[in-house]
Amino acid sequence: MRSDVEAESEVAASNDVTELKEMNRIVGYVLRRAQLALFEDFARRFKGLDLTPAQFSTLVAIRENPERRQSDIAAALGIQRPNFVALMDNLERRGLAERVRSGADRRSNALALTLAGTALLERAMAAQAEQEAAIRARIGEPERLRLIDTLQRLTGI
Amino acid sequence: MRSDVEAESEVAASNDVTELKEMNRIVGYVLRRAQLALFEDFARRFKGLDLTPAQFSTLVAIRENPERRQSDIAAALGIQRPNFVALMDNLERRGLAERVRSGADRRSNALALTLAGTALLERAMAAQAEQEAAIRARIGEPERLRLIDTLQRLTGI
DNA sequence: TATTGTTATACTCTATAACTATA
DNA sequence: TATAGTTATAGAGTATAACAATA
Repeated sequence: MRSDVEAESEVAASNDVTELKEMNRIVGYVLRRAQLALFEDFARRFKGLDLTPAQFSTLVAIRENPERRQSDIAAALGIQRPNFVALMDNLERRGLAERVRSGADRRSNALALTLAGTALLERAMAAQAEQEAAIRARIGEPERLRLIDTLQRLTGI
Repeated sequence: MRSDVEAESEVAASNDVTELKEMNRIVGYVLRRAQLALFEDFARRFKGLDLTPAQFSTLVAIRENPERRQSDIAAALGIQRPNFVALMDNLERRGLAERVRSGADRRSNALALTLAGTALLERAMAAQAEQEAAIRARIGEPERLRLIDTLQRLTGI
């Protein structure tokens, strides 16, 4: 025999709460919601650093690939070349990164971090490490590594 | 002793390819790239149906929560009320969903699918099932279920 | 006085065409 | 003729303030 609690929760499910059971079985939807949550968390943590995810990833990519061409960095990050111009303008205006006309091919810019850019990136990496730690606390390190691996396999879809 | 191939690939790694090893250790970045890949895949599969992810999720949510208020559906999907108006205008203009002034509270709209909306959603669910199948083929069903679970835990960050 | 749906608006992100300077 | 960086621009998505109708 069914308890009153069960009957009540059934009524609640069908009358009070807006259910999204179907959408929550779809990887694309759940992935989108998780991504938005992580971006909001990122925004909170990076408030004082004044860096967007795109700006942060650009600094990281430049440090890991010093002297590489502007187009190559943009392409690696999946940013359209035209849209990357304003982003670099901003980083350069703030003295975080610089464009140097390449001697070999004077059409291209070799990108590099400034000392200030390196210093800010140091603080940004620390803030990012805190997000990773929060994720680790929530799902555990093995699951965090597994998640990264699974998502990378999914990216080739 | 190192082979020529190993030496060559090392040179390539440090000189030819733009590396993103650091970013690829960050959950937020990998998640973002996977999300974009899935949205592109969605766009390909839904080309003929002319439904964006937001429109698709709206149809699904209305079917699962018939007669619910417009604001409740929007809130459940994480869409701002003002932005939901144009989305519903579009679905209504195409005869897929309808707004009915509620008798109980005449400020609110009760949303429902039309027959055409139900029929289109049928086809859309089939297209979506194909994406899930593609994901399943790529990472396996246990990992797909585990991914959904992990992402949902991450969403509460 | 508060809430639902709506309008207006602004801001960010993203995509494409076309220019310039170099090659 | 092609490429790197740039400009201009348009479209989508998203966020906030304020209004009319209703509670």
